[in-house]
Parts: sequence; structure tokens; C-alpha cells
Amino acid sequence: PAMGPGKAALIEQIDATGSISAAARSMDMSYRRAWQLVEAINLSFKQPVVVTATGGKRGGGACVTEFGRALVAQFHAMEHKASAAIAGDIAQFTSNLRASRRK
Amino acid sequence: PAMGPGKAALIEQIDATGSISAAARSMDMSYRRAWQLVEAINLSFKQPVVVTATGGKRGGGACVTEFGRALVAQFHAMEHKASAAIAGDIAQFTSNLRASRRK
DNA sequence: TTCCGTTATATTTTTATAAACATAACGATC
DNA sequence: GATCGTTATGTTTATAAAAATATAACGGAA
Repeated sequence: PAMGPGKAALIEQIDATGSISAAARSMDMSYRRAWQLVEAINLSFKQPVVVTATGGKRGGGACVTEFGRALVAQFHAMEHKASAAIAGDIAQFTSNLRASRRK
Repeated sequence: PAMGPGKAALIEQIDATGSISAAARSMDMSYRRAWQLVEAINLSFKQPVVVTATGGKRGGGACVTEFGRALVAQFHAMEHKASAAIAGDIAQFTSNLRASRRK
């Protein structure tokens, strides 16, 4: 899928740190994986979500576009709306689940 | 996860056909996989969702419990509620997606 | 021109998941 | 007790996803 909790968190970390590699480190993720996720994200949407630069004083970096920020905000809004809409059902559903060993 | 669209559909087919193997055939799924899903489902919940019988005139079969039926119904209700709650966002979100080759 | 931290990409290895194949056990019926 | 379609389980193979490893390229700055 084009967006999910993991991708949203990655974008947020890129926004906070200014680079894909720093975001990856902060999430204990390989740079390669983070970069591939960024590529997939950018290919998924009509407009760029993360823009990158190579070389330079600090080696380069990455920025989240305003479009990207809006996208992540909307994703979280959807998470909350969906979660709220079924909170009652989830509570009852969960009460029927067996206590399981290993998450 | 304990429940999802695939598991819900499998339970419904078991209910409709009366056996795991017939349900698997109707879904173009291997019997082994279907059986493993049923096992996982039953282990996930405090009460049985599918009860089975071996041997006998027609070789045996499987039945969905009332609890299982209620579970599937609730799952579909949650699907609809969550979907309705974010339908507007989804429409806008989708409009930002690039037209992609391959599903 | 050498250094640095970053982006970008290729290649290999490992791991996990799914599929495929095979077979045993069950129990009513005949 | 032979037959039948099903449940139940073991074993192997194939496929895909993830991880690990390696290296090139970039472009400011010292």
C-alpha cells in the first residue's frame, strides 16, 4: 500500500531529522530499506512527498514537502476516525480473544 | 491477526458448504491452507468458531458455531463502519495517487 | 584534491511465507 | 472388512520478502 503506520512514521522522522539516514538510524532500520520505502512513497503519489539532495557540506539530506506533511496528517486523521468509529466493537471483539503466548 | 477479509470469507464458505474441503475448493485454496486457517481461528478465540467431525457417512464435515456467525457479522459491521467513517478522506487521498501499472 | 556524510544502486545471503505433495486416521455405510 | 470423502498432519519444494554487505556518486569545504 501507498501509506501505512510505518511509512507515516518514517516520513515524520525524515521531517524531524532532515535526512533519510538519520531517520533510519533513529528507527533502527537499514538505510537501504528506508530509501526503498521513500522511493515507493514518491512513486505512489502524483506529487513528491520527500525531496532529496546529494553531496554538499553535510553530504546532502532530505526534506518532506508540504504535500507530504498534509498527507501524513490526513493519514493520522483517518486512523483516528476509523478507530473511533469501531472502538466499541473492538472492545467487545477483543474480549472474545484468547490470551495468547507470544504477541 | 485473528480475523480479516480472507478468514471471514472462509468461515462463510464453510457455513455454506458444510466442510472445510468444499470451502477450500470453492475458494481455489488448498485444503491444507484452509485447515491451518481454521486452526488459527479457533486458537485465537475463547470459544470455537468452527467445529469439525471426522469419518461417518459423508466422511465428516465442519460447522460454524453461532459464536462464529456472530463474529463474522461483527467483523463485516466493523468494515462498514470504518469504511463509512473515512470514505471522504479516502476519496481525496486516492485522487493524489499516481495511476500505477500492475494492480 | 582530499575528506566527509549523505544519496543512490547493485549483489548476495538469509529468513519467512506460501505452495505442493504425500499419507494417516476417522467412522458410518454397505 | 472394504469403500468413501473428510479431517488431520508431516515433509518437501518454491517463492517472496527482508536483511546484510558492498560500492559508486555527489558536492561543498578544508
